Amino acid sequence: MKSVTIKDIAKMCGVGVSTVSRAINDKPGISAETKEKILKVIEESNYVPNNSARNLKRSENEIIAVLVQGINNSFFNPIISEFEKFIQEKNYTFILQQIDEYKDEVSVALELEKEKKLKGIVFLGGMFHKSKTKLDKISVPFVLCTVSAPEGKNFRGVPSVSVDDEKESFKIVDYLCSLGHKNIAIFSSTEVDEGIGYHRMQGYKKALKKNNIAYFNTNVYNLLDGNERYSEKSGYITAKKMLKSESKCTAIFAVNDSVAIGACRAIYEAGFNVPGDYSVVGYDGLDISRYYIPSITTIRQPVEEMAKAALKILFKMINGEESINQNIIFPGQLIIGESTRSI
Amino acid sequence: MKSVTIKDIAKMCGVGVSTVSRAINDKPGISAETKEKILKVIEESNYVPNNSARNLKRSENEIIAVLVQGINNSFFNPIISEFEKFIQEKNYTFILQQIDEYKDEVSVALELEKEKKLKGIVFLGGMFHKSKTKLDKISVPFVLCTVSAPEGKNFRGVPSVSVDDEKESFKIVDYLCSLGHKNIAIFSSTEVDEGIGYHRMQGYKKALKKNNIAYFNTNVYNLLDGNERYSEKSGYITAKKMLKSESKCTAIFAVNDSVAIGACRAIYEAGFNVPGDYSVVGYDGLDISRYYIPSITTIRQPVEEMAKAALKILFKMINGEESINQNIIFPGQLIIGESTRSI
DNA sequence: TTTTTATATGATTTCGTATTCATAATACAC
DNA sequence: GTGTATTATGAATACGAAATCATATAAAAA
Repeated sequence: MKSVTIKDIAKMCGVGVSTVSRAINDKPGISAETKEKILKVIEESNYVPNNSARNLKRSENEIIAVLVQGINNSFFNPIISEFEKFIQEKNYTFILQQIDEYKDEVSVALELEKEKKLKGIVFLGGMFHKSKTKLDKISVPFVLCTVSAPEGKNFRGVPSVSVDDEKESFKIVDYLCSLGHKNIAIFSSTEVDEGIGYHRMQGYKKALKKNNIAYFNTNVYNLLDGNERYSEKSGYITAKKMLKSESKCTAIFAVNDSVAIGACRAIYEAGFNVPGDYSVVGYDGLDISRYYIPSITTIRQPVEEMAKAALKILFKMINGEESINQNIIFPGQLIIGESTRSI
Repeated sequence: MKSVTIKDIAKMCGVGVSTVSRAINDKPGISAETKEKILKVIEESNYVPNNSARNLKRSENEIIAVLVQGINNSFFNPIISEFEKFIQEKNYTFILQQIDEYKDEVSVALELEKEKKLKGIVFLGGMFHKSKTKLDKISVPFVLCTVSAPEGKNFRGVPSVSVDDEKESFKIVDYLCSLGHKNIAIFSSTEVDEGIGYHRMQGYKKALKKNNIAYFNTNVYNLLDGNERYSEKSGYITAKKMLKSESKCTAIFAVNDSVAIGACRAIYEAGFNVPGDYSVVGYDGLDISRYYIPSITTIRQPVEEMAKAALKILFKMINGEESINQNIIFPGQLIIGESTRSI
């Protein structure tokens, strides 16, 4: 069952292979009629050019890799979906790879880049706090999505698309304060330097400060480790821990909606009520946060737009069109749900 | 910035390219010391063999494609994640492609197969009801995951991994009956022949029959079309429709958990209570169904196991190890939550 | 020692396509 | 009508690795 090659087509048409090649690739130097004839024969013989041979000759693959930390995180769903559609549309091959949290993202990227001759890379999420390898070792275009480029020197000039986590966190915690909450717990990952956790914590601190509320270490609850970190389970367990302690908190800022929902469950099981006894806010603006009862007060991230923007930057870089170093900050939107109340 | 090739390595080692090739690919006909020396040089020069060239020579790619209908569906998350891990582990390239509902899945697969020289295909979800092209045109190994192979002749002998949707649906609807419900609405997709919708509907009908309950067309509610079909929104809108009608239903069998949760929201907004006024059951056993308040009575599908089983079958076929035509049926598990009560 | 066999190795060919180069055919300018 | 530019085309080569083939060397058998 050997497949038909360009040679076969050439023979069938009574022309040379280069002529066939010209027809396939819309190259000049071929008459309209010859081209038409060839294309017709190709159509009929259902010939498809061998990708490996093409790529070998062109010394590049039309592959864009998306490296993501935790496919399971449903926040990424619409983003990945958008990536897939867009990349497919541009006739690139879309490959998806998870990166374990403890791995050096950059070296994974480097290896992949060489092995697969990538055209571009999107980092989706990720923290880079453990990446010893510097991003500038990557020689193909890449962009960070949903990760604001930290100030560290490893990230200088790295194109990225994100919302301003610190600002948005500030916004939502400030909103809690405006409702009269003075004891606000934060459920996050507290490791220094970790992208999301760090920025959201900063926003939290700033909001407290602005509202003249003292910051207490004891109000900071660290989520589970590893893949479960941002899950309902993580929020559930962390809230249980909090409820068992003699915390005086009246509100919880959860690092994302899933964690918030998990927390709500723990509160419910402890015989309390949201927002009656505890106000709970999330982050991300997942679909579920709208339909959950009570609907979750959250920060909506414009995920589809962000995904599109990231790929636009990437394609521009691939085409060498414009200056790199674009850092697009999208505005988040405070969505006031039923999970918060004034006290 | 041209990359180092096998020739360069050969030159650096003072040997021929074939010797280098032998060293790389663990082929016989090379002395241990030469091999060691070469591998060392390769290590140092961080040479990576060009994939296209390899694949061209071997006339095959180490690619496994996963074709999925609706990446957005969070039911697929853990499955895709599992696929990715497993495929990566076996040193294959993992490519993911969405298939629009209105497209012929099989022709998409065929095109991809030829273009990319795939090693195998997994169909995740999907309905095939609009695929005119027959599955047996696909010449690489493939397997259906979470789709029970329908009886139609197009599917004869097609390996698949699934739960028995009809049986499990029967189970959960029968459970509703056992609680005393006699008017049970079903929220599903009613198009004839559509995989999931069809089987779950059959189970629903059988359960009614067993419990001597008449089947009424009016209790069947069709979900939204297209990508939103299995979403919370779909359940929400459908439930609104039902509540506006003078339906006497006391229970709802939603085609999946997301739809169930959407329905709960509509019930809540109408001033009713789950399970007080309506019992609601879902399907799939998503994480959220455990944490939702009330937790959702559902059928849990063992998704990780199913994913692993599907790939095992696929790899066996790829290695030509065993007889094909395996249809593995996993048992679902009825999880009784708080969203149902006896009346 | 001579012949046979096994082993290690390099030169060469091959995979299927794109591209470069050379050439034939045609159109255009003078 | 001769010379030049233009267009259409096929032959030959390159891409990088793997496999085939031929050969040199060493080891074993005669």
